[in-house]
Amino acid sequence: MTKPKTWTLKSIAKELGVSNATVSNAFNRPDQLSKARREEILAACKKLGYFGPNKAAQSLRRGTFNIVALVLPDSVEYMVSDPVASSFMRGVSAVLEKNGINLLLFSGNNDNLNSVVDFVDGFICYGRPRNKQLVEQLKQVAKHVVTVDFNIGRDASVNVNNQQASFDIAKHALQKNDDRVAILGLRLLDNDVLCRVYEHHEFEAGQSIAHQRLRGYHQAISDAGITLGDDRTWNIPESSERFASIAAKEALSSTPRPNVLLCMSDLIALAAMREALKMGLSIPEDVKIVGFDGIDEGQRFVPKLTTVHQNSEEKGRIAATLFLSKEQQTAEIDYQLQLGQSS
Amino acid sequence: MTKPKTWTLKSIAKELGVSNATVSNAFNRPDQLSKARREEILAACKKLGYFGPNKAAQSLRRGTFNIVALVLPDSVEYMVSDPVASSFMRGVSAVLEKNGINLLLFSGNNDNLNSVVDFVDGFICYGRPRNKQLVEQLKQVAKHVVTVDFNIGRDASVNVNNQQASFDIAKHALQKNDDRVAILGLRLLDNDVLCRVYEHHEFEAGQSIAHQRLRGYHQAISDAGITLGDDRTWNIPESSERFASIAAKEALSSTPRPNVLLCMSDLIALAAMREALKMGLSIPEDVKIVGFDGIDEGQRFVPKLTTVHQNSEEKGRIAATLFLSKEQQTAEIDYQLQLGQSS
DNA sequence: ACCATTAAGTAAATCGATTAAGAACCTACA
DNA sequence: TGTAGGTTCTTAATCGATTTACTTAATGGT
Repeated sequence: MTKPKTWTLKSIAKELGVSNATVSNAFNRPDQLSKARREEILAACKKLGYFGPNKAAQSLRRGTFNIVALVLPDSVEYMVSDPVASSFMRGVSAVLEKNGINLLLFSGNNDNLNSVVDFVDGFICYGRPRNKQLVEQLKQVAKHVVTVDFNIGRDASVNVNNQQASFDIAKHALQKNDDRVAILGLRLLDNDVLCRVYEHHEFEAGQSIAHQRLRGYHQAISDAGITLGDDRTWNIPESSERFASIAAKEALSSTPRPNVLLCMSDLIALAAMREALKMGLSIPEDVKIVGFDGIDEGQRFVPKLTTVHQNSEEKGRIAATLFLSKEQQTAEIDYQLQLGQSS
Repeated sequence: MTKPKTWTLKSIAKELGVSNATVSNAFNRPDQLSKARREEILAACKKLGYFGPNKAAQSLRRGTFNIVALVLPDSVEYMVSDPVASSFMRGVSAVLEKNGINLLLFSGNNDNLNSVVDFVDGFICYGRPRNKQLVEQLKQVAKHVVTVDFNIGRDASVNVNNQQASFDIAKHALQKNDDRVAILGLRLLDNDVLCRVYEHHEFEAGQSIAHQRLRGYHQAISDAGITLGDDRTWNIPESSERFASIAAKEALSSTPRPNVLLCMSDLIALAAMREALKMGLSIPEDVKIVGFDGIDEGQRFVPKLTTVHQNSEEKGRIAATLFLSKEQQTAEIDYQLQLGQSS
């Protein structure tokens, strides 16, 4: 005579003639009841079709959820389109999956952490989210948070030395005393518009990876004794091939035509190479192009891309591991220059 | 004199000298109290730092969560590596994001829906999950479910006519009365091993997309008056370039050397083309190769890939929309043959 | 002046669990 | 035989909210 359609701890307990606590203990604390009782209860539950305590209720009571939210820099769409971000996610998910923890995707466009804070054990935040309010909220309301590629002075963080890496790669590209440099940047401005950037001085304190990389470039450029023109930097608001191509085309047909292109991502660098070839320029004779990230496609491209390789998947694994350990520390990830034929 | 570190509805109510219900109503049912009271309460909450009702508790009470689980065919890793799956996810997330609903990633390797059923409003299941138990559980315990690329006879589903599409593309490839066909399949067997497949008859009833596509191929092959050899089909257990390359190499160096390669995905077809070129074969003169999916890279490759194009992003959007509408129906998605130079 | 509505707010049950404290019983040792 | 200790199980408070049914006061029509 199975009573309810959907069983609860309470109804099961009543059906079996034992107390709530005993059923709960049967599932959670085997030491609290006799082995015989326990097995009897478990068997009965299985037979009746009760699959164990409701997780939502359990979580409310316990305050733990087995869910971590991955805060993305932008929309979910962006995340799965970008090979670097995808690798990172692969690393994160591998570790979490192994630990039986679920992953909730949280768009960096959201303007309120509120809809998820109460549902998760914490946050892994990949890059500075597009919506700045999120940063403040993370600081204030997150139970636990690991930030990647930027820092909010809380819990743990994972970083690559972007400034040093950019310096290194730019230095490599500028070896031969070239004098016409252009920079194809990431999201340097908040205006969502593909445009040139003029007020360089404003970025010397910026904390996003775009700003960090820009500082590295600037340093290398100035070390090489070159003066960077006022209109030689492009702001590319989102990491898409479309935007990258437009910016590359613009840069390559601007005057004076640059013969060194410092690109803040491989996606951009590849688009730039395609455009350059399409314009009949030869690489690196007419224009040297360097990227950042080290994605597979860059190594397959002809000519092979010169870039900074960072192991994003490893970064993801470290971030997740750090999250689970609840340790409070900052991990710095290695990078390597990958020298191709594009510079 | 702010009392607790972290406010609850109850403590806020006490602090303000009103009842629980009134505070709750202030947030959820404006019509239940005077405008003045409401604004007063909301302002006080803001000042005290109470950001609104705890979502976990709210969900427990209401039974709704604003979270949908995306059940993946395999690990999360696989999902972000596969361009087709990524597009699908892009479509899903775009629609959900617009509706303020969060996405929980659920690996198809999990053996228990249990850890999430109580946390989500339902499931979008992309392809038959690797772990078959999940299918049974979906049928039984899911509040709501939309399946994609397969069917469990519940709620809604989104499908492409894989069999017809495969028939069409195979027919195109076999136009010239070729006689040496090989098939590079997806996951046809459950053994997780890259191997040849012998017992073809077993698949005539299979419901996964791999089986559906195989039926299409078989039909076209038999229509062309060709007899498919007993060892001409490869089982590729996961959609990775590594496996695809190995299988392609094996197929292309098998006797008799096939001059038509029917590949169940573009990823496989591209790997096959690379291997063929590496072996000094010319495409399509020595071997015709066709794929399935219509990913961008296939159109950039030289020679351009001949394939079946399906709009995965659209598929994702439809699946999500169907989920939200709670309608009970089956949507069939269009496909188009994309004729390149590879066949 | 009377009764019927409507508006504003509250008390208490409820969602489905966990867990501290304690009751009842049994064992065993001096 | 008395009591200390150990098992086994139950009672009841609690997590943080929503919502039905109800009280009280104010309004309005005749």
